[in-house]
This record gives sequence, structure tokens and C-alpha cells, in this order.
Amino acid sequence: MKKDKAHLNLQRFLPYRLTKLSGIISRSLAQRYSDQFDLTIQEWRIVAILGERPGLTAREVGELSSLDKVNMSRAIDRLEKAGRLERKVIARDRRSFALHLTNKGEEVLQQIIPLAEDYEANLLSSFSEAEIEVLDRFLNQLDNSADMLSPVTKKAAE
Amino acid sequence: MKKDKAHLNLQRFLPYRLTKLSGIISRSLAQRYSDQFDLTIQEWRIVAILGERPGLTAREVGELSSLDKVNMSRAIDRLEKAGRLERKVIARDRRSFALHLTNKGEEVLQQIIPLAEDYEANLLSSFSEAEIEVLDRFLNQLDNSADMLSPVTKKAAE
DNA sequence: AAATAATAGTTGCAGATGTAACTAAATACC
DNA sequence: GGTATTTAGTTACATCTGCAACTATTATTT
Repeated sequence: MKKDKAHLNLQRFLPYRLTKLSGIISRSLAQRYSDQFDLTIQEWRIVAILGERPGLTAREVGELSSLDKVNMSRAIDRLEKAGRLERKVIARDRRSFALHLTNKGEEVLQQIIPLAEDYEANLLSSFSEAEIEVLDRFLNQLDNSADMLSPVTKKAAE
Repeated sequence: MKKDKAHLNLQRFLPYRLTKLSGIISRSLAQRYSDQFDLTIQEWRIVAILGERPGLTAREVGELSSLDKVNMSRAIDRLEKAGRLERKVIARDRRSFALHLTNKGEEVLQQIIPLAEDYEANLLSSFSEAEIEVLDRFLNQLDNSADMLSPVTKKAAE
């Protein structure tokens, strides 16, 4: 009698597909950032956030960039040493600093933004406007489901 | 005169969104696999592939699971030590082995498949059948674009 | 068929990353 | 107001990961 074995096609398994896709994209972007600006992806995220909202603390930037505090601490160190970011003392809370891009940091950001936008546009070049909106909605739906399915996490990073 | 600074909203940046999403999903799945089966995601991929196609070599499994040869070598070691996989000598090429799941490995696979399918179904619970097809197409389109945009890579893993 | 190049897989090492412990400061509690 | 608890950020340590060098075997070249 034939045993009914369950089968699973990995190549069609959504978590695998997403991880693979995001890996390819991340490696490709990391390469560009690193080659041209000596910038890691973590640093890029921080710079991007601070460009929009200067003066946030490490914790706040971390929340917006999905980086935990250890990652933040290290990336901020590197950015500061590279002269791209500075910490300003906050009077009312001397545990944290207000983070600001320096001119140098701002310059990097201004150079890298078109590059990032260009990359994104290329990724989406086969999508119509309407499809991009649908994709956007799909990603939000997946985010929501994924959050629901996540064990309650004490990670600071979300 | 106002400086025209470029802005970029990280939260809406597709590579960021994909990385974040895939990270949440991967961590969540890794947790489950690890808790219940003491299995890493790499090992899971290998087991899943071998369940469908026993007898492949490490290189072949690696291609199908996007794992490079170093990752493969290590994961195969762990699976073998756990008694979940065995290597069989191939007469015509003594550099490689034919990989097979043991009964133990097959058992793990049979237990884990429903869990994985259940997780995926939950991820997609807010999607209609038609939407799932669209999502599938979108992911393929993104894969294609991402591949085009990747620097020619000698990675064995794709 | 000897020499050369290519391939499969392993291992050493270095850098990256995550967890947990730690310090300093702020907040809550009594 | 003083003690206990929580929070922001840093650091130490252990693990993971990726690259490059290596071994063994097979394929190619001449």
C-alpha cells in the first residue's frame, strides 16, 4: 500500500521566495553603497531617517529603521568616526543624544538618494502604476499577517 | 533661497520593506523550526529539497535552495551528525556524494511540512485565490528585475 | 598519457551579528 | 526625599557567516 507522503515545493514556498528575493536585492544594494560610499545598509538607513527627521535619538531612529540598539550603537559610532553624523546633548535626558547629519553626511545622503530611487524604479520597471499600488497593498497585508504570526518579541527593533 | 534637498521615505522604500518583511518571517519560522525540531532554516531547505528529489549532490541541492557550498557543507554535517541524512558514494564522481534523508530525516520532514504550509496559509489568509496568483506573478517580476540588477555574481548559490 | 585547468567539497580565519550583562540616568513608588 | 524599577545606550562574549585558501578528483589540452 502506498504511503501518502506530504510534499512541499521549496521554490514555491512564500517565505523562501521572499527571503531569496530580499537577499538578492540587499546584496546588490549593499555592494553599491559600499563601493561608492563606504556605507553599510544599516548606516544608510540611519542617514536616510535623519535626513528626513534630524534630531531624533538612537532609540527613535532604531524604531523607524528596524535596527536594534546594538546595531544602532555600532552604526552610529562608525558614522560619527566618518564625520557623517554628530550627537548633541539633550538637556532633559542625558542618557540619549539628538542625532544630526553633518554637512558631510548630508552630502552622502544627497548623492545616494537618486541612486536608491533609481534602483527601486528599475525593480519596478515592469509594473504599471496600478500594479505598484496593488503591490503596496499586498506588502502591507503580508506585514500585518507576519506581525500576527510573530511570537511576542521584546526586540526593540520593531 | 531654498535648497532643494532630495528626500526619501525609508518606510516606503521597496528594498527596505522587503528586507524587513522577510526578516520578520524568517525569524518567526526559524524560531519554530528550532524550538520544535532543532533545525536551522538552511537544514530545513535541504531536507525539503531532498524529500522531493533524493540522491542529489550538495552542489545540486545548493542550487535549488540558494545555499552556497560553505553553507551546504556545514548544514549537511549537522544533518548527518543528527542522523537525518546520509551520503552515498557516487561511483562516477568520487568528489561528491548522493544525499538521502534517513528515516529520521524523513520523519522530521513529514512533521514539519504541515507546519510550514500552515504558516504560509496564515500569511496569505487575507488574500483571495486571484490575489495569490497576482502576488505570485509580482514576485516573479521582482525576481527577474533583481537578477538583472545584480552585478554578475560568481556565487554558486543562484 | 602527462600536464593543466576546472570542479566538489572542506577548513581556517576574520568580520558581522545577536544575547546578555553592564553603566548611567530618569521615572515610579512609598 | 530616598529606594526600587525602568530605560538609553554600550560593551563583552559567543556564534554565525562569508571569503579565500586548500585537498581531492575529474575534465581538458596538447
